Amino acid sequence: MLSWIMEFDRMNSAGYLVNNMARLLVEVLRKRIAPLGIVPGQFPALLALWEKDGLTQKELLAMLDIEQATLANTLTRMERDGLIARKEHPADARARTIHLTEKGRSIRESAYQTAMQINEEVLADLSVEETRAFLGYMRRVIGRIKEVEHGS
Amino acid sequence: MLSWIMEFDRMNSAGYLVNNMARLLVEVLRKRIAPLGIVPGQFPALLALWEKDGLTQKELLAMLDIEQATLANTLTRMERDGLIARKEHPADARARTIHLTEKGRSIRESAYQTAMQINEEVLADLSVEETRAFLGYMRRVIGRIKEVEHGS
DNA sequence: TACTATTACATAGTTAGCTATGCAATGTTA
DNA sequence: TAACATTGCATAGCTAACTATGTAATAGTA
Repeated sequence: MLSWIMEFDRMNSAGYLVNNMARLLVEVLRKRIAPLGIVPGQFPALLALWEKDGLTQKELLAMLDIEQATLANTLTRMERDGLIARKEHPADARARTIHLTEKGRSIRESAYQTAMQINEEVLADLSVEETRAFLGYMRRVIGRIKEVEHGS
Repeated sequence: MLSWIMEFDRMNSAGYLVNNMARLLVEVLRKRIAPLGIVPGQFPALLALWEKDGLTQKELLAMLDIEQATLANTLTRMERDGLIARKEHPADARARTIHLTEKGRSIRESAYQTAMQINEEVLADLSVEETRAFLGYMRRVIGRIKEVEHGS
């Protein structure tokens, strides 16, 4: 019943630790990319659009790990923030193609560097070997969760 | 420029991986605890209240890793859901003490077991040694992020 | 004792995730 | 070709995190 018992408990729960780590990381990212005029939720979409511009929402969605409705809302905010523009699709009136604006294109390098820098800083206490193992564990656990999710 | 290059990239970003893992885990937890009438955000507060009931919001806050406003909103939803009741503090009219209802108390064991079960399942592919290392890495990285956050 | 500062908590407004559902355009088929 | 099914995207409504700010009540002090 001493308080360190609970502390111990949380510190040994993968669920607690990963949640805590994710929240801390996203706040670090938020602060560092604020000067670029973007927020963390826009990062994955930007990464994809920097790779290939002019995609439809559906094509973009296939490159990301979020739900369609989440992407639709994120794109609306990105349009509001002047990062992208949506044009009518030449062949399908339901669809719209998504294009980076000059602003969206221009921040590519700094955004990319910022993200790399954060990854580097937060992993600074781990050796190269430990980092490799850590990332590997996360990939394995993610794979396992996806199995668990759909009844393995 | 081939698509596996981007894939490779994301799969080697600690930030991406931890965010993805956290989201997947919270959705598994959400599904599993839904029958108990609780949601993931209520879990940390419940764990703390099961340890010690009748705390003030401030005392509860000190046991958790969220902001005060987040807790206040979570407590409001917990009250709405019949998990807790708030009573006037005997000595301080600003404060209120937080008490588990019978419902809040009764789900303790099943909630605890569910969380333990999920942790076990998602770590099933890792050996005892690997699990120990994985949790250790997360604790070290979390410590590092907290340093990074406040300068240093 | 009357100001002033601090404290405890609540509220407002934003991001970002989710599911469920709506709607218009396109495709399919009887 | 008219009816129905599917598709692409948007919207509604929820949780849960954040910061900033408001509002009483309490505490401290000139």
